[in-house]
Amino acid sequence: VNPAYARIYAAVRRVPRGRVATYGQVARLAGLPGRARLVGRALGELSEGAGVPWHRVVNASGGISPRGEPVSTKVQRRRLEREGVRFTPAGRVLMKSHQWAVAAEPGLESFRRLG
DNA sequence: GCAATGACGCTCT
DNA sequence: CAGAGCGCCATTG
Repeated sequence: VNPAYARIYAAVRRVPRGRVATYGQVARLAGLPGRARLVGRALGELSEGAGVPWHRVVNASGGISPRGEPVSTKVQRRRLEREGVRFTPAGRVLMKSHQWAVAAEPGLESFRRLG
């Protein structure tokens, strides 16, 4: 359908279990900077059996973006908690400790210092 | 073609 | 921390 979707799904699949990424973060990783909305749309077109961990994507403030079926936001939260993700009393993910820090390949620099 | 509508984000009040 | 404003863009009517 939309070739960009494939890139988006690929990016989401990279998010490790127990960590979360923001829509904007995913967009950038997919090579589509500034198109966070497109990420949301892409996830919406997704089907359960696609093997894409859509629940690991939250908005920039760590909240679970509301959508048509209110129940889906509950499902998302439950799945995240099952992976060990903690929430603030306000119902937002503790981004400081769970946001996925893209493992920007350490690079030889940092290894050189260790040895 | 134009206007409205979003699983969004960043800046500035 | 909550809003408002504005940017972004594929879809839909």
